[in-house]
Amino acid sequence: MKLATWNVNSLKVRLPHLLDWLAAAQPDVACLQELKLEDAKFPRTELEAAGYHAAHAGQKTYNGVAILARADISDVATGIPGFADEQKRVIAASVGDARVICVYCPNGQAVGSDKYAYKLRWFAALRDYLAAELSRHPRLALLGDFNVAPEDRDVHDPKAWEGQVHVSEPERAAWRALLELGLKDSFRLFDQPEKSYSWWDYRMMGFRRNAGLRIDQILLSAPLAARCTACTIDKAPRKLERPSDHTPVVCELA
DNA sequence: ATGGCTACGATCCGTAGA
Repeated sequence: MKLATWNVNSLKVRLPHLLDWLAAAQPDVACLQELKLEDAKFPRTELEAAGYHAAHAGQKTYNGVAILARADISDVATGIPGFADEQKRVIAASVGDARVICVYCPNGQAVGSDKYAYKLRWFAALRDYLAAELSRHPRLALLGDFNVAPEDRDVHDPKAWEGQVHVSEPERAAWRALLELGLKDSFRLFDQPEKSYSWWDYRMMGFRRNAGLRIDQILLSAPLAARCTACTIDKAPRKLERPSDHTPVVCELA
């Protein structure tokens, strides 16, 4: 079973890239972030024609998440229970024997800003939600754009980024708190090329210079981590005309 | 040089992303 996550940065603009990529990569489950469209405008017909069921939580202009799956999707839940939030950042669903949770974690804008405080509150709420979900669903996969580069090796220029949003110690601690629930960063279960990133700035020829961050991740509970045989970053979609600034991350489960 | 792109919804610029 192949699981993927991709921040598409506008599903409307990226639909052709997404359809091409689904056909080429053939994931069984694909978690999408930053749909930037209302549910009424979700391209259900096109995705069904491509062989995917979908559960989605969208909003106009900002945020928006979806889970696509070849198999049936059940027990869909949106948001974080008990955490009131207008922003559509979380959707969970059961696919086969796994619980899949797709997240678009807050950006945080700048350390010390209101959005940064929201980001840390949001991560704390996510942690509590996951603790409860893990007790009900031992086979759990958490996929998404975490907007945190967990270690300096996930940052193209750690010195330039030191203390900045996405790498600050409170954000990294919030990210590590998810691992402390027993989740594994599937990418780090395997030897990986140095300077592996999942996002590159549109400006300054970020992709060509490989000036990126590894902020998109697939975290697996222990039973799923034990079945994981590979985790890779697929840079192909980032090379296309008018790409998303993120590229897909894919893991394979036996 | 503290910018530099892209998407969006509003107009012909501001907000947001990371």
